[in-house]
Amino acid sequence: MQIGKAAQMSGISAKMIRHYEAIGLIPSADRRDSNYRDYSDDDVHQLSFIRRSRALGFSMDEIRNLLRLWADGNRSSREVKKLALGHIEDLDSRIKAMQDIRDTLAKLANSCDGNHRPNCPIIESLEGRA
Amino acid sequence: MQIGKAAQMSGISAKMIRHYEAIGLIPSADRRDSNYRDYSDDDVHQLSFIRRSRALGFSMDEIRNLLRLWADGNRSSREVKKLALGHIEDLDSRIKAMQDIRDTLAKLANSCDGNHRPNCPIIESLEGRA
DNA sequence: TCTAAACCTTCCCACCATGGTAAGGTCAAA
DNA sequence: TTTGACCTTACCATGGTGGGAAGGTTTAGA
Repeated sequence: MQIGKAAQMSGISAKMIRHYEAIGLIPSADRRDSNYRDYSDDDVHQLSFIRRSRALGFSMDEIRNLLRLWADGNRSSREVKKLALGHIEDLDSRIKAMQDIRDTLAKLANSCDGNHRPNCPIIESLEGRA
Repeated sequence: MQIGKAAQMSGISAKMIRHYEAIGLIPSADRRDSNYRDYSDDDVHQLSFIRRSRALGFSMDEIRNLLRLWADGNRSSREVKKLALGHIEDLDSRIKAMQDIRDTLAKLANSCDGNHRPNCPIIESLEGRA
């Protein structure tokens, strides 16, 4: 099938499919005489795997590893789990960082009257006066 | 003072100070005869304001507004608070999205034995088989 | 007074994942 | 044969930041 169909079936845009090929995340697609890329159901399956991995927030490097593990019949689930746990740790620290920011800001907003007067603890805090 | 000193005092790199000037976030700095940029304590104060705003996750556009409100003696704290609350909403939805991903992944990891065998619900889920 | 170091200037390139657009080739159906 | 839907490559943009090159300025010390 052509790239448009593969894009539609996998949920990855044609643009990104070409990009993934360019950066070596997936192998170069077969070509027809017309020079059009040609995809199999297996290719689409792989693209869908990538889409789901992205949806779970895995980085390109992590996805590279996941693809390798997926293809490796001798993989240990230990290795997969380790990768996932590492990603969870990463998520946790990012969530915590955002949560901290959120809470700081919420406290400031809470102490701001929000009326017609200019006095505002939010501005004061950004100013360094608070 | 020169840009290096202003960078050191404000915590914004010289690189970024020039960038902020280029995109119009801050006004063009004064220039000496040597064409070197010249900064005042007030300029540094403004840069610090930007640094603190960035630390709270505000976008460039939001910071543009914050700077305007900061400079506006006739601002209403209502407007500042509205901006902050909007940002908090944004943070909340991003936190929730990450949290959802995190929980999904944690469930998968939890059901993965993590041993020497290849069977792994994480891979299966990414594959679309689960 | 000369020189070297430390500063500054502008300009271009890179990241990452993604989208847009333009100029042109291919193919199938009407 | 024309039309329109598809494909190709190549370039540009995003946002926030850093790196580096090539060259000008200033300052401190020998």
